[in-house]
Amino acid sequence: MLNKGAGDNQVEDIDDIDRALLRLLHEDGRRTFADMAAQVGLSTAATKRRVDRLRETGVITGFTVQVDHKKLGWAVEAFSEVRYAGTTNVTDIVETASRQPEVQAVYTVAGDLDALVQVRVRDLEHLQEVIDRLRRTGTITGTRTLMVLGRWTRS
Amino acid sequence: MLNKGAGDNQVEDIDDIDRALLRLLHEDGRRTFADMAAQVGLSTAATKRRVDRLRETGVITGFTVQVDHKKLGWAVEAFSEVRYAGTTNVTDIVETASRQPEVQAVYTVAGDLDALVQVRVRDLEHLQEVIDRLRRTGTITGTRTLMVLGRWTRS
DNA sequence: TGTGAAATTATCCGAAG
DNA sequence: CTTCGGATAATTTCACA
Repeated sequence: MLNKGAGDNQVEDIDDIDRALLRLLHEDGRRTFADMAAQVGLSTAATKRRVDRLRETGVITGFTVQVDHKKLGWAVEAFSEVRYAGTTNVTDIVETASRQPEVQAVYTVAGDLDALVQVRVRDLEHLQEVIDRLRRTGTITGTRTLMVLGRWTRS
Repeated sequence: MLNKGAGDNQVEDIDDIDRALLRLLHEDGRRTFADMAAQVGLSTAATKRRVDRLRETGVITGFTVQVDHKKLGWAVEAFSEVRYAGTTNVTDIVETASRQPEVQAVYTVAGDLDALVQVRVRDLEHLQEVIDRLRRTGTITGTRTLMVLGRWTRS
């Protein structure tokens, strides 16, 4: 469940064209192969083969849609810093937090705190409810919540 | 530059089919309209019209590729909590941090700290360099860095 | 890697509920 | 207003050079 461990070694033979394709797909994940081909100076078929290969080697893990959650009524975003009891292992941390539907991501971190939990909720009342739910999952010994006022994301 | 303010009001007329389409596109952003149509019980044309409308209303902001950065040699991910001098405004915070190429996202937050900066770097030496660079941007008064050991992301 | 052909899909139209 | 069916354009996909 946690994204770590085996199979994550670096892929060696990535060239500038591959990097250009990744950049183009980052800008628009539904770009056509013909469009990308024109920009990198390859044929459509060769471009498709490279993208297929990037998927096979695991460099590309998927494609997704970007959604403005505010427009769906989920206006509040927050990070909750969480400390767990010393006996709690990492798997349990991720499992208990990810079970909450409002939790978008769980980062286990090094240092005095154990995890950074990203949540998205409808309003402040909802945020309070989610934090209470997290704290009641048993092994949590303390939380500090950072409410997001604004965000900037690359590209 | 910072994603906040006007034009972010909730879109009212989103029904269950729209939500299903968003879920399908979240799973696979390159899914065909024919595929989605079959799953939600609409025609291809009707499905395309709904997705077009979700883009026009701003619910869908784009499509992108998901990349395993470890495979590209960017093995280390971290969050840096940043405090700024009292005179610094939000725009400056985001601008100085986002200028660093290693910075993936900047979240301005409420509370005793001002921003949470997400960075991705090649190794620990590189992490040190980025943090030093952030601290030297002038107005920063303090940082605390959380190195990511593992991550879980929804779906 | 490129070319070309075939299968699939996207896109637009008028018509209908 | 949304949907459907069909017709055309564009794209994907694959075998072979």
